[in-house]
Amino acid sequence: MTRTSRSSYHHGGLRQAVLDAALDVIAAEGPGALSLRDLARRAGVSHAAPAHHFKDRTGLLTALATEGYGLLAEALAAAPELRERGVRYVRFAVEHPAHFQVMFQPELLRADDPDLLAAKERASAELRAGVAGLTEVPDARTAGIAAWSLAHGFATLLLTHNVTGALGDRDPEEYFRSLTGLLFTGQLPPEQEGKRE
Amino acid sequence: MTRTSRSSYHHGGLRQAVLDAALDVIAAEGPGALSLRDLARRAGVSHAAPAHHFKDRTGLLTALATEGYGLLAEALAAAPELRERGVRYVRFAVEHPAHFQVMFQPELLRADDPDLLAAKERASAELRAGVAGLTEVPDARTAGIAAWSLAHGFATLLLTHNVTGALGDRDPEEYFRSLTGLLFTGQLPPEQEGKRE
DNA sequence: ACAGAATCTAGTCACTGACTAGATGGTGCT
DNA sequence: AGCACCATCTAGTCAGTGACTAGATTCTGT
Repeated sequence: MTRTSRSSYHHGGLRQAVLDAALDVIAAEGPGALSLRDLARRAGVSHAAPAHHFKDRTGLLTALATEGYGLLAEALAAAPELRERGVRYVRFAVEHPAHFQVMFQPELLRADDPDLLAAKERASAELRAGVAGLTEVPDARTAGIAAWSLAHGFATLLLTHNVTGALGDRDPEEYFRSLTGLLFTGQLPPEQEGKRE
Repeated sequence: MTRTSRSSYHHGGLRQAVLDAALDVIAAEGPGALSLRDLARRAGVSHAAPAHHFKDRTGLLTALATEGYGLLAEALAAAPELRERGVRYVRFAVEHPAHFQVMFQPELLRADDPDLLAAKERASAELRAGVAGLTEVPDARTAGIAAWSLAHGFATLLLTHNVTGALGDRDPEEYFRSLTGLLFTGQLPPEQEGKRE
């Protein structure tokens, strides 16, 4: 614990402590079970302390989503090509289920928050970059939506326990790789490299 | 209003009235904004009346999800082949966003509710039936997960306003049809109408 | 007609989010 | 060194909520 056992009036890292505790609660019981008072209790501060960092419940969730988009952008940035980007997307959802959940429930968030928008845009740029080099497909934009839909759908079904049966004991990422093999398959002559936009 | 203006002690159709009101609230503000007391107010009954139909909040949401799976099974049953089943899936999400949302948030539901499980199984069977006739693909099970992921992902991104830009003013269903063209591509004989079993 | 079941009312409890005023202590300015 | 500022935190309050209880009213089958 990095708890600074100082005078104990100022907590020191309350903001991050509350965010981290929130992740645990959400991963275990969903965003609906979030209670600012409970989080305050866990951090050992009074019930109104978190309000200074996140104005209200929505503010807390918006901060979480912002953090999530940042992590996603970071995860995607390192990937070399489209399929690997998809795999990273799925991995992100598996490793950060609470972030993922909150990011895609807009009614929980302050949609016009500037930090949120900026982080979202960074992640979005990474997604677009993934299909930029795609030449085997007529319309890159549509192909991007298809790839995103496939990855997002699989990730969502995974987190909601809707594919555990089909998965067996296989690794989700590996399974997803086999799914990507069914997208854009054998459609155009594979050597068509010429771009025409 | 089908309100039977009888003695006004018994509401008559309280169960369905509460379910319908809940759909409005969820579609507008998400499941988190649901309040049994508010629903009771809307129906003009005391704050504890809904508890007799749905034991608690979770019970209400479970009933909604059950209704949703029933509607989905119904919608899918009529579709002739896989691509059309996907389109119906997306259409279901667009036409019943509240149901769709609740169905895929397991932490809101009583997962072991027998009615829910039965309805889910009926919808699941329809999904499986969609890929049963797929012979152009090596592993029908995996192909089914791919198709489901694509449809589910697109539907989710649609409802969370993440593809409105790419969509422009095109009809979502029509756009989704073009996405399906990228899965298992170029291998479906367009006139394959032959049914088996 | 009547008994029992289903449906609804009314009251209560602990808990929550949002809000307020004020205490505390660190920071930078002079 | 002194001092004013300000972010952080405490403490108290309010209306609204879910869950629970006991009891009233109406419907149903016999």
